[in-house]
Amino acid sequence: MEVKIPVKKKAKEKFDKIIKSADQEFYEYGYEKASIANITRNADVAVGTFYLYFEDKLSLYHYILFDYQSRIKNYQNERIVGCKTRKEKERMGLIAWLEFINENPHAYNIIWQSLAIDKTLFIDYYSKFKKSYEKRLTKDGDQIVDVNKEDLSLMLMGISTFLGLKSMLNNETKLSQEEIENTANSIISILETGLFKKSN
Amino acid sequence: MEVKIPVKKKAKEKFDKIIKSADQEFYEYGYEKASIANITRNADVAVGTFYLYFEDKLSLYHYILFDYQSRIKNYQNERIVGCKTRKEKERMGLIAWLEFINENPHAYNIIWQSLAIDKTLFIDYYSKFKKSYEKRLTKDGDQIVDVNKEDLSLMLMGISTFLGLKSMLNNETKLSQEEIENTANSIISILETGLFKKSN
DNA sequence: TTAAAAACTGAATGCCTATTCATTTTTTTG
DNA sequence: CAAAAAAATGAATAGGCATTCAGTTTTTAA
Repeated sequence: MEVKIPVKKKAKEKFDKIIKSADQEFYEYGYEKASIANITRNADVAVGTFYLYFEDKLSLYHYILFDYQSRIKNYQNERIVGCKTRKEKERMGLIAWLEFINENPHAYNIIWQSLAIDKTLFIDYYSKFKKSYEKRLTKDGDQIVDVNKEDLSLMLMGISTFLGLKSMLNNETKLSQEEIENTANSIISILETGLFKKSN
Repeated sequence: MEVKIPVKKKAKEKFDKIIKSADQEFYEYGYEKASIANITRNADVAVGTFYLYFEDKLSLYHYILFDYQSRIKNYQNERIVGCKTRKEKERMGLIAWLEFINENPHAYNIIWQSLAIDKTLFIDYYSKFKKSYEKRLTKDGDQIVDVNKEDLSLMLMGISTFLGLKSMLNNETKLSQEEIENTANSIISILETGLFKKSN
């Protein structure tokens, strides 16, 4: 999985164009049907240039996948800064995720393809998220009920992930900022006071 | 997407062997790299026989995908029968899902591939689940707090789906029945009394 | 039993693409 | 400026597989 990110300005621009073109190609055709010839053509670069930067097609995918992960983490961290309580962090984390998906509608496609391309990539991707979530929940352990942190991490990741599907399931209509916040507020309110009416 | 399911006993056996072999092949190599030659060889059937039953490779995948969906729905319905309250239905639904995944570890692989193969399949698959969930939550609306049913469906689907990943993320170790029930109980307890300690 | 219909077979066809590397172009260095 | 080094090019190679269909085998029905 070798990737040589060029430092020179001109070369870095080519590299970035390849990444952008590949993101589109993987989204549109899927990893296996995506062709290097197409990717390079749309990036205005020769096929051979691609192999200066990437060992092979899989390295390119690997780079893009974990670039999504780091961009997601960075974006969430930026948004969470300043949140005092775990509750507020969960709310902002969810909002940040929904915003990110709004701006990066290819994300699900790229990320979930990993399961078919190479399951170890998929496992690696989600294990990292889970581990980091577990750590943060443990740190705020005094603010939440006593529950298995692994189960809780998976639960919260699942909630975000599936709410992020809403736009895709509704003809790719982008969510408004208001919808995003309403959704997050609903979810947090359920996590706060429960889902079931007390009479039951 | 034409599929001719044979009725004659012998032919039905061949059909079933093709499905079983294809499930393994799609799991192991992914849809695009899966080869009809391999699938038929492992099913002890000639390549041409495959095309008696299936219009093409995509029809085969389509059949398998929605066969998973119907098996999942059937299994959950069987397990939920007899549950009186929405709370108990949610608990049993989650247990049923985790049991199903324990017995069908290929499921995530097959289902999530749809996003790369043909996004409309993915959307169709999850829209059906969501719609049916929304309907049932609406029916039991008097037992749950007032909240957008679409968001709630997605939330609950996300919870199940991601808890079902636990075994995959832990080296494919099967969950014991006890773990399954403990997990379900933890989740229901959070949905019942909330996640955050009341002092916050 | 036998002729027609149905089921099955697998070699051959046609088409697609990742990667290499000899050559050319651009940049750097003294 | 000239020569060496680095970067970029894209045609050619080697290898892949879904689908078809002419021929064979099995089943059905009279």
